[in-house]
Amino acid sequence: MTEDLLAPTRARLLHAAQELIEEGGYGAASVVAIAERAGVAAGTLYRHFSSKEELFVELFRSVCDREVRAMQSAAEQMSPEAAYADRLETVLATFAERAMRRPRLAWALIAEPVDPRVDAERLAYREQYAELIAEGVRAGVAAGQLPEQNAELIAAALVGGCGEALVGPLSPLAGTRPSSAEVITGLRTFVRRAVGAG
Amino acid sequence: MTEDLLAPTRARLLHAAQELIEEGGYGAASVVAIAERAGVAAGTLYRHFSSKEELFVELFRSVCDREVRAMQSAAEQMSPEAAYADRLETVLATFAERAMRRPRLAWALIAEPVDPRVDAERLAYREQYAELIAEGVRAGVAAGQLPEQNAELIAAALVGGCGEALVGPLSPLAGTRPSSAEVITGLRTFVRRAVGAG
DNA sequence: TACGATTGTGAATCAGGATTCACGCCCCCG
DNA sequence: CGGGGGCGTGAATCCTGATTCACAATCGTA
Repeated sequence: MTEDLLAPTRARLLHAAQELIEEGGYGAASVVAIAERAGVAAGTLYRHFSSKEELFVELFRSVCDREVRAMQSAAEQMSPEAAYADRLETVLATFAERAMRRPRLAWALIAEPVDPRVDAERLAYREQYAELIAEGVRAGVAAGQLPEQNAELIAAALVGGCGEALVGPLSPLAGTRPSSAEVITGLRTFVRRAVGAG
Repeated sequence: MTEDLLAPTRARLLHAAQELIEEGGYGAASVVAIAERAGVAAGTLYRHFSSKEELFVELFRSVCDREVRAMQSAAEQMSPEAAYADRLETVLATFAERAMRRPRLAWALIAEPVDPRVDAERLAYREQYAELIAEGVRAGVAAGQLPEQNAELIAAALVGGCGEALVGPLSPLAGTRPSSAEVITGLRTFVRRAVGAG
């Protein structure tokens, strides 16, 4: 109903918040900054969201959904007889590529602490990420393509490992920045080996 | 000089801060809370540190130094002819065991965002952690014990992977908590495989 | 013992950021 | 054309937490 009329400003606020988080994390996304970037006054935010937290939760959900969908569809587009190691490689490479394109945002989604309500969302999505990968690992083990292993643990380690390799040493404006391709290649090897597919 | 007389309260403040961070992260370590736990008034903190930030930096340094030393000495205590994969396994197992004993603290040291000045410290120590591991990987490759690989990337992924596997799925009071031994075992396998030592 | 330095106190002050609110504007329905 | 409702404004207000400061208490030393 009113949703359509609401959309423009509402959407602009969400978009502004995402941009700010991408640039400087949650800390940079103050109500005033968000409103300013969206071209409205601070008070306007409260016409569309009951609180800043609510805005964050909504943003969080939409971004995470998009990521999970991207990883899933990457896996689904592979040939049905692709080896499980290849599937896992692809899923995590998708994760990594997308995270790398938006390292600060990725960090905010995966790890950066926030208000408890937003954090609760994170927990749910983190499980989705890890579950997606754990499933692949279990399937690979069941099919005899991968050695026996603690699938949940490995899945967490893979998500964390890729995340750290991406946002950790790279995000601060430290020394030589490896190219994206180089990192992705390295991570593919990492994933393949970590699941025992040499 | 005065250092000796200063020590008691100063040390108590540092200790209190560490405890609070261990329990609830930086957020829980407010000046009032730290002072209260140390059994002094808030203002007293400023007799010993020029700011809260300074206290954090000092705490950060001392804890990180201890960790790095523990990992190093674990490696040094191994027989000189131990395989590099075993060395890496040991170093990371040490890291993991210690992190697991204090997951919240580990998280605070490795990843939790803080004021820029403290964050600068983190950067330095993070490099020490990763460098320690990268060195081992490079040595293993040079000795022909490990396959060719991007040592820095793998080191970061290992630190991140172990960190996530430890604090990520475990710290929130989620479902079934795997035992510490189980996690360490899983991580040893993970490390060994990730560096290509089957 | 008197004095200055060092510590400790905790209420007051400050600062940054979220939230509210009294006030216009405009559009749509009657 | 008049009135109500949704939208936007931005200064005022509130909250939370760091920092200051005027005032003891204590201790070492002259």
